[in-house]
Amino acid sequence: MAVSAEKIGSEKYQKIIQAATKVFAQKGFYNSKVADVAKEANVADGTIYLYFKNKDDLLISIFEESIDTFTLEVQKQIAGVTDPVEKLARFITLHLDLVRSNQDTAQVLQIELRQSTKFIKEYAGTKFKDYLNIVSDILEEGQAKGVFRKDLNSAIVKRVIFGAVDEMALEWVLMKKKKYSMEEAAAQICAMFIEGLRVPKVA
Amino acid sequence: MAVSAEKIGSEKYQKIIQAATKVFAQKGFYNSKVADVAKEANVADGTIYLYFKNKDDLLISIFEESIDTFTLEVQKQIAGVTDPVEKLARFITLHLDLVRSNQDTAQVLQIELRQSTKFIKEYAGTKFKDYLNIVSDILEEGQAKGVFRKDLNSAIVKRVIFGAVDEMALEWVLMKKKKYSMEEAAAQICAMFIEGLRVPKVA
Amino acid sequence: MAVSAEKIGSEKYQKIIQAATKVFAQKGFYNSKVADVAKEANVADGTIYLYFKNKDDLLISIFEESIDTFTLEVQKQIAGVTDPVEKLARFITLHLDLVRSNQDTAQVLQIELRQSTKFIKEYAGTKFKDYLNIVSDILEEGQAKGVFRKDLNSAIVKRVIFGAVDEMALEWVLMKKKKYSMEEAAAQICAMFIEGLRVPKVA
Amino acid sequence: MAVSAEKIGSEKYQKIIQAATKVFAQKGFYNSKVADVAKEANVADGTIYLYFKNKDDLLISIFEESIDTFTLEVQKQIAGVTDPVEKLARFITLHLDLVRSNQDTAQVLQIELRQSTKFIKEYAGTKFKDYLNIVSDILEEGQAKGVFRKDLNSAIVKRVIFGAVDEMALEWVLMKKKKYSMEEAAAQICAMFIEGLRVPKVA
DNA sequence: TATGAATGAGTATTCATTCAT
DNA sequence: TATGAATGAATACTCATTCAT
Repeated sequence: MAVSAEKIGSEKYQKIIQAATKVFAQKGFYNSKVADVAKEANVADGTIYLYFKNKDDLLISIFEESIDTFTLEVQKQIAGVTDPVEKLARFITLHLDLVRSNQDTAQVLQIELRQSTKFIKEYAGTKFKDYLNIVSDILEEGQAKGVFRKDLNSAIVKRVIFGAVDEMALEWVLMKKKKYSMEEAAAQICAMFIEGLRVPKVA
Repeated sequence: MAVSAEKIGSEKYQKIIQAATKVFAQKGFYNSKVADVAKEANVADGTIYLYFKNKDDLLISIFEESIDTFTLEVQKQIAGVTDPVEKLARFITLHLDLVRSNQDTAQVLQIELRQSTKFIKEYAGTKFKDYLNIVSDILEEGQAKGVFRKDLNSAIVKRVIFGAVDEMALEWVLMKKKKYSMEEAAAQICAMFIEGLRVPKVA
Repeated sequence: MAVSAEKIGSEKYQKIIQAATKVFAQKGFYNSKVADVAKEANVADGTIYLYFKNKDDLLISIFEESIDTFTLEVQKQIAGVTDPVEKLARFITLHLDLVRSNQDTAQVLQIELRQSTKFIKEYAGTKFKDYLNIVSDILEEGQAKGVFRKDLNSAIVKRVIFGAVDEMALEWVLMKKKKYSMEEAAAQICAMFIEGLRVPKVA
Repeated sequence: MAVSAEKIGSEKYQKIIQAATKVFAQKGFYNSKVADVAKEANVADGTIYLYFKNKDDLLISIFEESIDTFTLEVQKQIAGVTDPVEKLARFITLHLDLVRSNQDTAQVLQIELRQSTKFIKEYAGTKFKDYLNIVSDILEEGQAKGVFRKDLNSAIVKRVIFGAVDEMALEWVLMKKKKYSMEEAAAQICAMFIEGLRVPKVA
């Protein structure tokens, strides 16, 4: 019944995850049938249950697989950077970039994962927090270095930045005719948070 | 078959909307039975279908009812204000405040409504845009008055601000032990956007 | 609860019967809603239950009303006739004629009344038998007078003749483009039964 | 979704058809629950939907299965016969015989299938016509051979004969205490149509 | 491992009927 | 009498999950 760790790396496990991601993104989790996923993955319905406990587990696994990837990728990209401002900019750019490159996954994460209070309440606390904490770590480092204002609560700010970036990404993914590039969006978000909206006082 | 306009104001219509909001917030839309809503509203199952076309219509109606209320309330509160900075601050504070006073509704809007690509795609374009445009109007007014930076695209900024505020609100609603007050959160969001994260340069 | 005899003659009772006949003929008994009948009759749903015990009673009443009319009409038309051959011809012609003039009623009787074993079993025995017996009476009279063959069982023959005429009528009612007139059909049925199919032996 | 041709021959398909025939004959189509059929067939409710599109499809399938059988059987039995009179006699006898041997099926065809104008209108035109045309073919052959009267329209006569035989069969099936044998009925119907009702003129 | 036929619990919706007005 | 809003029992159909092969 329990899915052994070795299965996770197997080719079929990945094929099913990818199929599920595609199907859930297109039709929504509740409107997707396990049979749809099986068909997309070119396996029999029953095969899915050799790799996943149930339909919910499929969704949770997509979440865990991708949030891990996201976290690792971001951590790698900011590893050598010392300037907290540059780190934050890289986070913002990278998150948008990852969303762009994994639109189906992003849609599943952003929309479908929120579908049920159940998932939010159960999973908000684990791997997702690790990802969010990348942002608060940057902030606290910046505050320690005297670059960022100390009167800001990093627990609040991490949420605010994540919310801003993620909403932007969601909008961008769903928008059919792209009215602006993601690079432009990334630059503006950075500017807004780092410089603020106010017209800079001329020295 | 169509639900007449006069029914919308009726006592029973409101009773059902409120019951549905509560039930959907608690158990999620897809995990709620129409019978649950009926029971909560103290009406028979069939009665719901005298006021709503089907279960989906119930969700959509919650959305339309509340987004209208939100829009009107915010517009009223910023009507007399002239300073765009103050206007933006009021929007942020008010949105958080409305969420706090209508937590069930907020949860349904933020979580359940996003559950389905269908709803997002169909409804993102209408009343929701009106609400978002309150923000872009403030921005453009601020840019015209020379208070806000002109290099920022209001179409992007409105999304960023909304995302930030809404994510914050969602987090706050779902958080069981409140680690900070909403007033504090509101103040920090305002600060971040208006002043930026950087330590102010001492003149 | 019981529907008083005086109601039967009332204008509203007749209006409802007519509406039900029309609606049942168009959509079938099981696919018709009591509300449809009410609408067609321009009365409230509840009003129907002042005149009829329930939906079944509506169907049964249509049957009883019309079979009475049919029986009386046929009896009247053959009253003065003495020749059994002529009587039989009149019955055939008249039945087809009555169907033609009351197509909705005929459809309800022929199709809808057969819909349920329940109705058939309960009602085949009563007023319908009176109608069928018109035919067997004619036959027996003919046999007594030496006009019809005595080796035929009138219990069988009455069914055969009724079945033939009624199937014909059903076909004719349902046929959209009439390929032959009802007069022609009536003449041929008479010929068939009275003369037989064989080529008459030339004396 | 579509039921593949190979399923039609399968054991389970036949088991369900038989169960449905029995249940529909007993309680009527509209008063039968799909669950009743499943129970009678000793399968799960859902299994029915692996073999049939929906409840209507079950009724239609009973019709198609049996009308095919009837048509083939009758064609086989009259194949070698040359005398049209004998052919007609065989048709009449055989139809009654088939009804007697398949009373449940016959009841479903005769009563339940007629219940809905929908079925009649959709299906009257196809396989049923093939069956009816057996009769008109016999008639036309008889007319060509100079055995049957040429003044009779075979389109009318086929209906008349079918109606007569079928009504007879229906009556016989529903009759609890059989007042006459089917052989007797068959003989009388043949006599009536072939010789006519009139007392034969003595040469 | 893999299959996919079979299962049967679960539920939105309909509509005949009632009853307070 | 007449109304029509409210009721709630009834049921076709779906689909996640199982298990014999």
